[in-house]
Amino acid sequence: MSQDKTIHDFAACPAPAQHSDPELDRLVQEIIGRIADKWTMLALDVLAEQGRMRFTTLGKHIEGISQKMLTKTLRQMEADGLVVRTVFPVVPPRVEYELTPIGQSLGAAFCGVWLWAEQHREAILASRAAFAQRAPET
Amino acid sequence: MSQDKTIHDFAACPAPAQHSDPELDRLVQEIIGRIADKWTMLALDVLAEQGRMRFTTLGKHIEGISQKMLTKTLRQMEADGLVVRTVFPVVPPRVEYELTPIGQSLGAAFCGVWLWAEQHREAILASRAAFAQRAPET
DNA sequence: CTGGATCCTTTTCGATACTG
DNA sequence: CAGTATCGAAAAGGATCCAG
Repeated sequence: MSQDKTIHDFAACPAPAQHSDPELDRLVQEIIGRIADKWTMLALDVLAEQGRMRFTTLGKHIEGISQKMLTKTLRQMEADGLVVRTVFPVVPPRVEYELTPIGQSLGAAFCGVWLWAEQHREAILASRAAFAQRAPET
Repeated sequence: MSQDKTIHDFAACPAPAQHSDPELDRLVQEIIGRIADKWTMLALDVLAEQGRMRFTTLGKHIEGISQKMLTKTLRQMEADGLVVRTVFPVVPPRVEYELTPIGQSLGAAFCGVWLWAEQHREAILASRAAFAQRAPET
């Protein structure tokens, strides 16, 4: 692995000063609450790597997702402008999904969190084990 | 606004090639699923900005959180090694919470997503409005 | 003050059956 | 193939009471 460099190479957030508008805060949190969804991130990941893909194929690439959740997730992503939905008016319906530029930029932004999870997974597991050791008393 | 530069200045993720271990993938996703929680991120945000803080004070800084969720969230963050919990053996119990280095690095990693949400919030709102316009038929 | 335990409501999600 | 509609199980979450 050639990722010795940490992920906070880019200093940009250390400016929490302008947190003056509570309503804007709520909006940002609402947005994050939506995109931070399990299925949304997996769909984002698959589409970012595989590119345009049709409904069923996409579902096969997301382990464990139900048809209902796939539909719901894609609808939400489409509404938020993360993906574009293309319907081909052919006999057996053919619908393809593809990331928009905004969707791609989100994938890039989430990259930092993804790397963080990979880099600290061992520490997290160790922490959980240690925590379970000194808390198992009921 | 002087944030003309996009957030994917750092190219690091475009290397999804080593996605060979499905079990590691599941673990990473499970970790992200936990930290991507609404309350976890808000607590992370408050602790990152305000530093060490005690239970009740922390709760007042997180709008709308219940005591139950605050306790649960902090327990989980503690188990994952994101915060340290310090108990002062005094008459009225005094418990303080503080981010660990790992917790701080997570805050830095999530920064990218936060910036993304702020930068694209208008586009997202516009997209939602447009979507609501062409889908309102029941 | 901190937080565990309980009850109850809301939401989420999977399975299934059915259309164009 | 690509959904929609519906039902029931399960989980999340809030309110409240109580204890150290």
